[in-house]
Amino acid sequence: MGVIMTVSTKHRSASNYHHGDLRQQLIDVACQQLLESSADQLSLRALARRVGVSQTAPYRHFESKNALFAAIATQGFELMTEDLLPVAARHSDDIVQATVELGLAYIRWSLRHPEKYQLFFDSSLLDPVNHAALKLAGAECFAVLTGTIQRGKDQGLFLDKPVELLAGTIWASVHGLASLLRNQVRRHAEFTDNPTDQASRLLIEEQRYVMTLFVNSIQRQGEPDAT
Amino acid sequence: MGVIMTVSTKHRSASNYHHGDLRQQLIDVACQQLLESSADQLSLRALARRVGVSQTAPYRHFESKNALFAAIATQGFELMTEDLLPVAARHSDDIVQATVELGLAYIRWSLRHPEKYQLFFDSSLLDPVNHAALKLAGAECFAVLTGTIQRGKDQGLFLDKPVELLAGTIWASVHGLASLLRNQVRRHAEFTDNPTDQASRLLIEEQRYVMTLFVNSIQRQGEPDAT
DNA sequence: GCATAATGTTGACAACGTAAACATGCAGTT
DNA sequence: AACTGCATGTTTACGTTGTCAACATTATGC
Repeated sequence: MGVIMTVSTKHRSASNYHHGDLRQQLIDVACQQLLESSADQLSLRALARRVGVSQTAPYRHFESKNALFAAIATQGFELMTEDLLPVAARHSDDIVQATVELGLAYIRWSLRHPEKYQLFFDSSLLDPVNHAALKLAGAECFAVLTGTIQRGKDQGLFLDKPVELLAGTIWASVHGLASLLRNQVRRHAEFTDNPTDQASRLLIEEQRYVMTLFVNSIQRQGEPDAT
Repeated sequence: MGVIMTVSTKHRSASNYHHGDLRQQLIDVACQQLLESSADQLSLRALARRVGVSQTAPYRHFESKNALFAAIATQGFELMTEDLLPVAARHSDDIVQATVELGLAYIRWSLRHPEKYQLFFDSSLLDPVNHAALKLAGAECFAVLTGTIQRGKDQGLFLDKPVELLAGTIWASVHGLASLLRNQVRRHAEFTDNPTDQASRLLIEEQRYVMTLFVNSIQRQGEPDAT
């Protein structure tokens, strides 16, 4: 008899064969996992296990592990862009401050979502992918900064150089800062008397000040002899 | 009969059972491999094969794959320090320029040894290791910059802030720049009309100018009202 | 309603990291 | 010169992984 209890034994919905939202749930669980352990010990199989699907199910949504990482990074850029846009808007009357706030928001975001942030620049994790959507999402995020700085240039606030150069300079600085802080925060925030730890602690405490230094460096200063 | 050439340095002796210099050769071949493909596809077994030893031989020299990466990074920091020290010395009469040149040397080094550089900050590759030697080597490299900036502070050239903060600010900026450039250069140096690529191209072309902006940001400017 | 695409499963394979047990050669003592 | 201990290299083995191929189940558009 017995039965073929095909359909209903344990499952939350009538049928649990089709999961319904596997793709996004894989992304979420992957991020969760990335928070707990480093990226090279994340396995698709473990993810599948944790979600409760067969070990090859993820391949219906991501053609490879790299593609998963690329998807996370892409989504991450989009989230960050969403986070930055209101910041830029809120300070549209003071571009210098807007730039500072953008940088601070960027750093805050990177510390709040380190698992996604690391994927942005960790080419060892998504090297051969070169996915177009990822590049686009990154470019759109960068565009928030570029747009702000362009407005500042229009107002004569910033140096008379290509906007991509100015934005790139700020971007590099902020990215470097976020990168250093992330590494530090990750190590259980144990600050030793090691000078690098010292530096990290100060950079965290004084991030607003440091950010103003960054923005200062691309401001016109002294006599504005435009050309 | 010749024969016992025991002592001299390292003999690649008649027998090839004992390799003689496996540890360093593993490091070298690993770096070579890292240049050719991304880090997560490097396998200890492939390394062993390439060197011509059994697949578990590396474990006599590195307790894990992570330990190999840590060793490479440690050695990398030492090499970089060797590279930076003469630069700082050469410009000891002009600390501002010394700082600029240090930054440029740093960037040049990172672009010349991207496979080592990526290990410095790519915590996904050497996360659980936390090797003391690595931290020390990193701190010593950082000390080159700190020392230079301290001298500049003594001469009243830089802001009146903790030297770790000033050095950290520069370090973050330069690191961020190097990181962005490395990612760009790695992708076959294809510069598209994508604004991020634009920015990268400009940053490469104008790295000296950008570096002076960085250093500018921690210089005392305007009226020097020391305290 | 049915064909078909989308999604999930099972089974398989080669490669990997790494542990254990064993082999070999070098160094220092006697 | 033989003995012994240690560093180094090898063999074998186990469990896990990424990914492919073949198959099962459901959803969807006509």
